[in-house]
Amino acid sequence: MTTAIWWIRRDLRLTDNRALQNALSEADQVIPFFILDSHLLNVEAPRRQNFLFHNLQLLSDQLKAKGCPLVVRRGDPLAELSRLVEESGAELICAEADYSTYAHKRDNLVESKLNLKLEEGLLIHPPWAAVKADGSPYTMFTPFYNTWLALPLPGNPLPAPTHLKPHIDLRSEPIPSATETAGFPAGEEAAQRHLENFLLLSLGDYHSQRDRVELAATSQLSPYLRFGILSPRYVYAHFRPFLDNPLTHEGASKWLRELGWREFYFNIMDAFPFVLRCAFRENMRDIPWRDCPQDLQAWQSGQTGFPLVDAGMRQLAQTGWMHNRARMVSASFLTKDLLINWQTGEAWFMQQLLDGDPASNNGGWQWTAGTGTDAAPFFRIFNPVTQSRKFDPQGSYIRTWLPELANVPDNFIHEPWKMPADLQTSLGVQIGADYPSPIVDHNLARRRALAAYKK
DNA sequence: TGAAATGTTGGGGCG
DNA sequence: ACGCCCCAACATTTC
Repeated sequence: MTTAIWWIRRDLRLTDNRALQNALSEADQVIPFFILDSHLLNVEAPRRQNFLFHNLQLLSDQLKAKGCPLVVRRGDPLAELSRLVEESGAELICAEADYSTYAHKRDNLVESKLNLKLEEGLLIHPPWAAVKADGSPYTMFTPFYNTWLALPLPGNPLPAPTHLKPHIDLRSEPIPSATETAGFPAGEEAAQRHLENFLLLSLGDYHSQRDRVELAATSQLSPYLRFGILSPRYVYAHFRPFLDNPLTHEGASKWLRELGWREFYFNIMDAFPFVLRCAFRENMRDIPWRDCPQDLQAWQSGQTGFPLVDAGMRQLAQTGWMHNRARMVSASFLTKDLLINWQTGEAWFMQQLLDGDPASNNGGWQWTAGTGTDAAPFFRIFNPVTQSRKFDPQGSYIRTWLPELANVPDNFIHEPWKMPADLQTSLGVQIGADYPSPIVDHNLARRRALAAYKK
């Protein structure tokens, strides 16, 4: 009788789980194991912990129904794994590879003491699969993407195992209680339905609608990918027919690029882990950022006076998710208009985002700030009003998240400070009281940013 | 996966 | 009829 531990980290699923599959094929019995890692419990945002616990609870229910209960322990990974190995006599630990600095350190340490076998699954193709001819990593997206696209397909996703053998009775900690997350129902099944809905309803128009902040035209899969409720290979397999269908090809190929960006940033983080600490570009490490707590506070709380920025920031604070276009606009606003260090924004997003992932979040911020790989040039400064007109033409996104502007007519919704005083009075909205006046003059702020970056 | 500044063109008003 | 000005509308360059 041989025993393997399936060490669950960010692969909270039974479908297409190679770590689980490997454990099942290598051993007679498998112990599903989750460690409430003290380090991660300290650094992970409460919102993500809640989502994690909720999904973990559902996974635990699934496992219990299969007669193979989840074992949960709290503490240091190496210590808890060693203890469980001793208690169960397990010969092997199977887990899914992860690529952050912390994950590498943790797994290397465990590997040096115990028999740990890592399987790929967090990405369609692991880091270093798409590299230049000389074996070095790409730092530009487009050539990376072309190589990545040409890699042999990863094969069909694995089905969820139908049968799991019960294991010996082991002590288990309760999973911390969790609440529902609006818009993102927990559990593998809900995630799979979420994917199907996107593919059937929105993918065909994705290319033309994805920037419209008021629509649900994006996949909103990020929280599920973040915790491995869905594997990207599973997503790809279900997505593939839509790529081949001429009716949905245009939207599908645009969307695949986004999946490509996710993989690109994992590659970048793995090859250049210092990006998590400083700018990728050496000549962009000494920008004279402003230290202005009031402006930062206004940005964080959605009180900058620029409706699209504020709507995005309030959507983030209230729901843990923000439309990608709004992320770009609000990030551009922080780094360019307020000239506040992108790392401050990166940290705030990590604190708020349900899908917060160091690789993608860092990549996105460095892209916006112009400090990263294949970044937007520093002089590309979004005009928050122009962006608003373009991507929320009726102002309905703004009105959803800024109820104080709900009655502002269309022609003023993007720049409410231009409303004449008598109109403000008749609407019962005073700009400067009920909703802030703009905290910067965009035109001046733009010049200031250009000057600062030029140095 | 910008936007502003600057340059060019062409039609219409008008002396 | 002609030149001049104005100014959209579009194109290019610059940040």
